[in-house]
Amino acid sequence: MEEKEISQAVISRLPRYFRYLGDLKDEGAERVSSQELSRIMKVTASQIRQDLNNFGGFGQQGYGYNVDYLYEEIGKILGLDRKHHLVLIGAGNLGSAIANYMNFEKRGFIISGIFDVDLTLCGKKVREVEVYPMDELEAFIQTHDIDIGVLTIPKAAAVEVANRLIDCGIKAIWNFAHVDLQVPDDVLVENVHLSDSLMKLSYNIATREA
Amino acid sequence: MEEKEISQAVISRLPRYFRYLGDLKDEGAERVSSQELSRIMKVTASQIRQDLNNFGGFGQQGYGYNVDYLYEEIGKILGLDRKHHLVLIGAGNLGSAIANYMNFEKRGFIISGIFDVDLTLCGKKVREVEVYPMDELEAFIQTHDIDIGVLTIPKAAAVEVANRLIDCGIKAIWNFAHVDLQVPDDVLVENVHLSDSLMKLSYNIATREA
DNA sequence: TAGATTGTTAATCGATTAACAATC
DNA sequence: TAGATTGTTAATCGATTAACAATC
Repeated sequence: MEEKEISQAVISRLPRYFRYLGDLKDEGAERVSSQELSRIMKVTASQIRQDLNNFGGFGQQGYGYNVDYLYEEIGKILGLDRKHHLVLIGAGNLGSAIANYMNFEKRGFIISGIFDVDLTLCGKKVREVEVYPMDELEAFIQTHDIDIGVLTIPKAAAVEVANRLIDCGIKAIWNFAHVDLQVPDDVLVENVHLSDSLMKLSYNIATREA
Repeated sequence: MEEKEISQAVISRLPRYFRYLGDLKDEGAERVSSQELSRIMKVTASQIRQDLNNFGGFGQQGYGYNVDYLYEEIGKILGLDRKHHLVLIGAGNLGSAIANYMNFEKRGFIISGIFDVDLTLCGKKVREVEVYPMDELEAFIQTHDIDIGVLTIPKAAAVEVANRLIDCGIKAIWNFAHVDLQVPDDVLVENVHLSDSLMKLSYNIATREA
């Protein structure tokens, strides 16, 4: 599937294409041209065609792209055609928000277990998912075929838990802590740094006013 | 402050510089060279110097950068030297997570009020902040000098509420809903699309395995 | 003064846009 | 066939890296 290396710039646009194609699908659209998509998404038609052609020719000259087919294919490229099993570390508000968000499950991201240092939470459930004590983390991961660890805990704890995850062989971490994790080459980290995002907004406010 | 236009690529690196400088400050470091920072942050020294020089010469030849001073200056560039007043729309888990995260307040982001459609929540408090019914939104914004509206509600509601915010003159929206808001030119939007982030991770998992 | 390190210019690299031949 | 629109090559633009003179 990957002859040449695809740039992260392209990859970060794929979920957005996927989202718009999903909308078109819901509206019952059968086909869409790069020009039409360009207008809706406010990116150049040229970029859309270039981006898609990194992965193969999904369109047809004189016709455009079949919405259902392209949606399906981008889904596959994004790995949404297979199930992912996650553990969530941190049963606070942020962790609960993620556990309660049903759409992740719809896309194949299944939260298998939640872990928290607070023993009074253990045994309780967030939606359908049980909360376990931290010392059961390693055993759980090894017996439940876990792909992704989600860190919704403060930064000091995140560094420590990340190391535990790495030690028991986890290959991907979705990190919400405000820290850059140091991980081996074969471990993937995707960061969601909320405060960075808010600061960007703040910068743009300050700049616009000047 | 802004002679030439600064690219968003540069801006999105500023919070990360700020974070590392904060750490250095906490460790008691007095000075840092671009080379040293380069090693810690894993970006080129050249990029650090280029980025900083967009905003002025903060360093000194033969010495490097004074940590306290540079931290302070980047804070100012990011607009962290002034207070921002926010309203949060959506008192669910995600909204509560943000309301409970004390560090935003430490950086001058003050949550003045929380709004929710669920009337049973109204009158209650999340940390120190009261939850109000949706029909008080406009009046509240106009009487409390609100800069930023934070949308932690589902996508259909987000579009509608965004329009209400725009109509009563809000100039910045921090959007957590999985939708691209259509706003006038003078309204800033910063998106946090969690599912896009998770899909990127999923792509990278699928690709690494191939 | 000698050494270190910035600020900044020039070179390179990569990503975006434009153009158009291929083709449905 | 004529019109539309892709896939793809070439041109442009912008961002990153390298190099080095200025200077602390």
